[in-house]
Amino acid sequence: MLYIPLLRQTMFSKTCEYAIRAMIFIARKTKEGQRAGIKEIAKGIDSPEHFIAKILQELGRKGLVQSMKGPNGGFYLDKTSMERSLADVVRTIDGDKVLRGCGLGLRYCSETHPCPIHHEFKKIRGQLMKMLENAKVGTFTASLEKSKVFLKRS
Amino acid sequence: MLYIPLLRQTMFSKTCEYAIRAMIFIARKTKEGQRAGIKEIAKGIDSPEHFIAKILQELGRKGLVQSMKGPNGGFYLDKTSMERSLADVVRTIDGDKVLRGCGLGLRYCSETHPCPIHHEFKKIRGQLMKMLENAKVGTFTASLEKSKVFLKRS
DNA sequence: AGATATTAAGACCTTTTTATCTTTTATTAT
DNA sequence: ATAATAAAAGATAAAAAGGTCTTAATATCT
Repeated sequence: MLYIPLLRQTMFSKTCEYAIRAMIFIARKTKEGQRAGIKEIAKGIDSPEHFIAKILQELGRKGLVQSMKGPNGGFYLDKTSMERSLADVVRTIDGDKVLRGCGLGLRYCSETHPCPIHHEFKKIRGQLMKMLENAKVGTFTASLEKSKVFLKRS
Repeated sequence: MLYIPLLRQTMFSKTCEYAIRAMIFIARKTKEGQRAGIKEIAKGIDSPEHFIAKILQELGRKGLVQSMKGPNGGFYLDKTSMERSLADVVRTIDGDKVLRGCGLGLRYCSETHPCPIHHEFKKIRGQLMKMLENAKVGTFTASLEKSKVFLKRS
């Protein structure tokens, strides 16, 4: 008698949540002049090691993160990557449905053919998008150092 | 080489999208003095018949929708149900993570122990919640009749 | 009153997608 | 050469989405 999604619907997929956390973690390390190894990242953001590895591979292919193999290798961000926004990360992993899609999942919902909540929902999406566009991964490093802001569960 | 969720992350689960659409559809029918059968609902909102049936069972158990068996039976909304908000529907199906949870999925994120995007994200969630609280299922019937507003794909 | 047709409720099964783990291969510094 | 590290392939697990079939309730028609 299990009918209903059982309660893990979040704004972003778990994959995407890990991706954002990892990007911020790597940004911090990069600013400290270090590269971040996968094990370190996994511990630092409380994620399964092999899962975040796979996610980072994808982010690497898409050019959002840089890496080097071998001893003292690891992940880091170049100048361009440091300027990426969280919106870029979200779009890379989850696509743009959260940022652009109809709230009721209707494919042909539009200005001229709106679903019942179209106009109200559009405002929210817009604000979410704006917030994510303005949030550059490189800008979270300061707060990580000087405040209580955190990336893991405890 | 399939690494990434690709491309069905939406604000609400599909189950939840169907639930909202169905509630609005049934509200309209009720206002017209009719009950809505499952087949009719499925066609009216473009959903798999047996899937929406299951969702409606759950909504019925939780008291968000009323039903009658037998000839001329079907689903309808009593006065209380007509006043339910979309937030009620979302919480019933998807839980309250979208409305209350941390944007990065961190369980212990809070005011005093905030994640990097906590404060910004909180604003968005608040606006989403407010919008959904204000949207009563009974209030969409007018627009369904007099405008181009729709509930199915085409 | 009893049979029958209609409709929702419920149990259970299958497929697809997301999340996670295991193992092997390719790079690169020392 | 070797040790450390990411890249890659692929298997497994869990959850969401969708489907089949049976049971229970109820109106209507004998």
